[in-house]
Amino acid sequence: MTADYSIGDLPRETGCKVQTIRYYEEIGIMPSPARTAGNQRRYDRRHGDRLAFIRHSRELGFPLDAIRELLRLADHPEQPCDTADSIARAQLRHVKSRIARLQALKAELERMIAECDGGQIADCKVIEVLADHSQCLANAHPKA
Amino acid sequence: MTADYSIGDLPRETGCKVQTIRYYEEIGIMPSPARTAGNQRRYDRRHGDRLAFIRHSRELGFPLDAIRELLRLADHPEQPCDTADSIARAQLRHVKSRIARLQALKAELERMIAECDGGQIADCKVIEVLADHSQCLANAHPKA
DNA sequence: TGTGGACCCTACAGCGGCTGTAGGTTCAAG
DNA sequence: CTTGAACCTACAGCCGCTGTAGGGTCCACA
Repeated sequence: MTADYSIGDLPRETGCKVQTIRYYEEIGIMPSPARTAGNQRRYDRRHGDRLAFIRHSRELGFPLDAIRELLRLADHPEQPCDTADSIARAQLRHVKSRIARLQALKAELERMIAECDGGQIADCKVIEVLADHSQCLANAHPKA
Repeated sequence: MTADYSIGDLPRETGCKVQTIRYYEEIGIMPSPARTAGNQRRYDRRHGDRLAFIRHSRELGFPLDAIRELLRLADHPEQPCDTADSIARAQLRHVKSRIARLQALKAELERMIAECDGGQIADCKVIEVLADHSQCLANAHPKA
């Protein structure tokens, strides 16, 4: 049925490593495929599709638990898509908050670097600011 | 000399956990402090300063290896600050590239969510886009 | 049909940066 | 002197892989 891929054939489409595929099987987000008489894995096209789904989701930053849920949903096309939607929205919120935090860090780093005029460590703003948080913009980089 | 803090006193200033301080000592970025007769750690003010430096650097996203180097530099104030500068610049480049990547992800997630009109999974754009990378903007989220 | 080498197998350790747990000891207030 | 909070070490676990060791299998070509 369909084709017959070895584990080494799948990465050629999706760019992920062989060990990663075995890892995905181990944690149960890729199904255990058929085996040859010599115990080697043999996949078909649907395995490739599933792996592509997983890799794409990872590229968008979804954690494996969320992907597990998204795959479960993808397997039940007749159900409502609220859950898929809310997983994606949660991921979007997460991405937005990371961007906000990184932009604060960027501002602080730029200020630090701009104020350093390249003399000795003793006068170096980079070291000085790191040593003294109170020189930072208020709440520029909250602990969280 | 100076004061005499227990390990539990340090976190009150810096907000980091007791185990984390012990971990920093284990990996050699915090010095081994004196011990009481009963083998408990006793710190002085300089330990607190050093921990604050480390925590602040972590908040700015510096990896521990970079912090190790920054601390070494901070201990030699007569030397030129080129290295400190270039570590900070490298960190800035790193932060910028993470921002760029996250902004691409954000755009893709927003598009995905906007196109989903809340029906069945079968028609759900979130699931569909995840299953088919070619529906993404070109190079929207490169593998790296 | 034999053989060589590319591929595959399992099991487990390691990455970064902590965090949590178990099981025991010490300190200091009352 | 007693209590209980804080301390100690040692080690496992988190995420998402990646790498290594020490084997076994597959298949194209001679």
